[in-house]
Amino acid sequence: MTTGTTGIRHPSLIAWMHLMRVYSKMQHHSSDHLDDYDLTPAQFEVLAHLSGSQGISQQSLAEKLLVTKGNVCGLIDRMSAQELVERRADPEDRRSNLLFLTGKGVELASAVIPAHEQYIVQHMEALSPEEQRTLGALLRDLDKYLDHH
Amino acid sequence: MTTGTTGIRHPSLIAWMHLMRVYSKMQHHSSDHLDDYDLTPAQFEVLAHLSGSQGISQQSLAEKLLVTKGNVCGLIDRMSAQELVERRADPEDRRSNLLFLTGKGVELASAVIPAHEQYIVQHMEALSPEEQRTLGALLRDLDKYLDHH
DNA sequence: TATTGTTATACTCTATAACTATA
DNA sequence: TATAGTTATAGAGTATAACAATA
Repeated sequence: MTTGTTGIRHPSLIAWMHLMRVYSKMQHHSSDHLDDYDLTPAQFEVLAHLSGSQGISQQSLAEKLLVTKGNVCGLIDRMSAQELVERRADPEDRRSNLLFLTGKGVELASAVIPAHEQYIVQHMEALSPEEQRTLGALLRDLDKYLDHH
Repeated sequence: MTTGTTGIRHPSLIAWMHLMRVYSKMQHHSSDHLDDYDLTPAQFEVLAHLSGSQGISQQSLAEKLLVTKGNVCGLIDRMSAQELVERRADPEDRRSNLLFLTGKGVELASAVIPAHEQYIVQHMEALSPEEQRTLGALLRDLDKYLDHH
């Protein structure tokens, strides 16, 4: 972004610049935090997604994470080596694996997710609850819009 | 995020979830766009930062990009191999390099940055100019807050 | 034919840490 | 001593593309 000395910029560029910075700073700090649990941000996302919907396929997870199925394969390889996740055969489609958290995975998720949420809540305290709702609503609209554009 | 079946969530968690999604989707699409110019997102950021302030040191660039000086060194290695950027000795501190765009770098920046900005403006059209300003103001406040927390 | 998952390949980004040269 | 940059190492994440098994 940073168009240098340009005085006037489109409001959307300003919004995007700050969005990128907020994202980077939050990810940066939060990845320190995830280090305590030996999780990378991508692995945390897997944990969080599976926590919400166990038994999905690798393909389905790939779509949610916006990465390829090849990536998910490697990600699950690493996480199942750590015994956080397991693949189970899908009785209805023998091509497919269904993904589940192990006991250890559930335990880790139940520790790291609340801690992570608390971390986010704390860092968003710069904004009032009302502002947080406004921000959420604007970003939700943008999020939905980006699905068709 | 995705706390699964939980009904009530803190407004900041909703905002953060959508912020992550918006960021991911925008980056994903925009990285296709940058591919046309043979640029990675990180390289684009270098181009954009140098466009705004030529003659900064590698250390200073590292701080702006929120990465280590070792990363910047490799990044500049790759970009100077492509003749987009050059290192010049700092006459006032012989430890330091000052970074400049080459003619080719300036040319590329002057093509890719406006195209990229146009891309962002288009994708933010989901929101009215007024909403974009509101979003920008909220994210700016959050951005500043995160510098001290 | 199309889809799920796997594998092979390659590259970028990233961090850490030790090193050199300057300050 | 401290700082700027370099280098070596290592690992994760990512994409692409070809492949096998199954639908």
